[in-house]
Amino acid sequence: MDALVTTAGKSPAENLNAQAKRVEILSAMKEQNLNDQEPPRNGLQGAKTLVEYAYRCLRKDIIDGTLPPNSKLRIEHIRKHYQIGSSTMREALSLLVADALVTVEGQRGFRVSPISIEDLIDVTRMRKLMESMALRESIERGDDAWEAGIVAAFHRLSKVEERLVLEPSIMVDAWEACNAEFHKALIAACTSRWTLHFREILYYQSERYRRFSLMTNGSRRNVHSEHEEIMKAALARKADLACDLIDDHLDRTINGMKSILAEV
Amino acid sequence: MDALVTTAGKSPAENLNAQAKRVEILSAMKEQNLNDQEPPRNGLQGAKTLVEYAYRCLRKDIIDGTLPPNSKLRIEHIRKHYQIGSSTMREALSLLVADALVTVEGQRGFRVSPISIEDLIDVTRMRKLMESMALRESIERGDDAWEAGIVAAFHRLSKVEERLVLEPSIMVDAWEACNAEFHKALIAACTSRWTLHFREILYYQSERYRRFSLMTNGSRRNVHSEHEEIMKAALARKADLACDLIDDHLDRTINGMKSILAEV
DNA sequence: TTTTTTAAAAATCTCGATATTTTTTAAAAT
DNA sequence: ATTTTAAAAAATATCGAGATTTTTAAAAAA
Repeated sequence: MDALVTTAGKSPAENLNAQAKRVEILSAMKEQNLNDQEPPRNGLQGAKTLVEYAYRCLRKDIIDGTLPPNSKLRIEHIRKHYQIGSSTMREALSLLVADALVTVEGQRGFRVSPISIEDLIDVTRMRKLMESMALRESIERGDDAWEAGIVAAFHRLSKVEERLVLEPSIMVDAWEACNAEFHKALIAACTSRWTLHFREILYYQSERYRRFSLMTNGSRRNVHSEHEEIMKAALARKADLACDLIDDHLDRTINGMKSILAEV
Repeated sequence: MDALVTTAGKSPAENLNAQAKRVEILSAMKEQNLNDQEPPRNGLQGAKTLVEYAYRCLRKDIIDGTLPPNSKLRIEHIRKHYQIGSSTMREALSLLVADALVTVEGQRGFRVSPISIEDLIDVTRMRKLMESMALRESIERGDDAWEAGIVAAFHRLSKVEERLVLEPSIMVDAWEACNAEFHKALIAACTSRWTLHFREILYYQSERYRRFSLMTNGSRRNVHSEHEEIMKAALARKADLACDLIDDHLDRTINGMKSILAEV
């Protein structure tokens, strides 16, 4: 399989089984998503189209750094890698503009959004605002199911953290998924669509920075106790305390990144 | 020439008087727009691609109500109206998802985002936050050029407001443009990209609600003095006062809309 | 050498045809 | 009469070729 990011090197098109392969991938995804508990985005249930499939692949590859910041996204190149048509790929890229993970300039194509320390600070400041607002409302409105969701997510996260110590590189993806679920569970009772919408966008942005810094700096502080404290404060309905803890949590998460990015 | 908005697929249950009135005005606007039949791709403010052209046309038509909330956006239909290919149209629609003016559901196509009183309240609350943050930072950092920009924008807005009294229907577009420029000038010195990004999205949302309510309720309170007060406070670097005034200004702007939307 | 011009290469952008899915309509069955 | 099934129609989704623009490279001019 050819690399996703290369300056040259084109493989001859083997379109014979292309369609069959696509169908295979799609049906596999559908089944997988049927068992999935989480609607991916906008209340959509499962990836029903190739656009959606390409959108998710691209988002994953941008966030985990496979597609580096500011790199050019040449349609012809990546469309062959993902085995889809050019129009379909363009549509997926256009959707990623919504998440500010991709930028587009007329007649000059698409690029992975750049990263910078200024942007990291801006993202974090805004995210603290959104997370606090969402958490505060959740604490006010959350019912028993909300509490149960938090406890369950925390438990899953804790389990993964145990295994993370043993096999760090393998478990990173799983930890990120559980971490996302835990933070989502905390604010699950918030009813403000715009707060949640902006929060989600910023969460993806933060995750990209976090994973970028993890590539060079493998050290991981003990976030377990921080999560536990946040959970306890939320379940005890101490809104002010919980929001302060979330703020500190997000600040600490980026502090390590600042020094790394400063070198770049 | 066929109409831009087909009536097919409309549920018969919603036959309130207010609704009928709006629909009547809507179709009037619609005909007016379609009778134009201008060569569609002329003086389009520097759009470098057809995608960008279609994106702007669609955004305008959604905001000014030509394309009503929740209406289906059938690719084959609208692509012929705008005279572009289907893939190009899909890409433009995908970009509009970024602005939350269009929603997309797999295998079921695109729709104009719905409106509701709950969403209006949510939009306004969030927009007050973004406008206040941006204005406060602008007041701290703004230089002479920033001040000059505000004064100039206010002057242009005032001139248009004079003519607005004489010929309301014709000048609505011009007033909206000047109003947007004035509010943009106020926050021009803000450096936070994310604040500005979210603010812009929410501004378009607000404009859609504003124009929707103006179709039935032509009465326009005197916003001139409100704008003047905001300007004076900003130029005097009274951040707290200016933010309070902006908050009140945005609150007043939506109060009229609430009663109208409540009927629907 | 440095800049300008020109031609070739590569990439983006656009289109309409075709495949797939959903929706509608009609017929058949309970 | 209501529900099921099946065929037809309509709409969405996908593709790859061709048109347009940008980028690269080389040649010509300063």
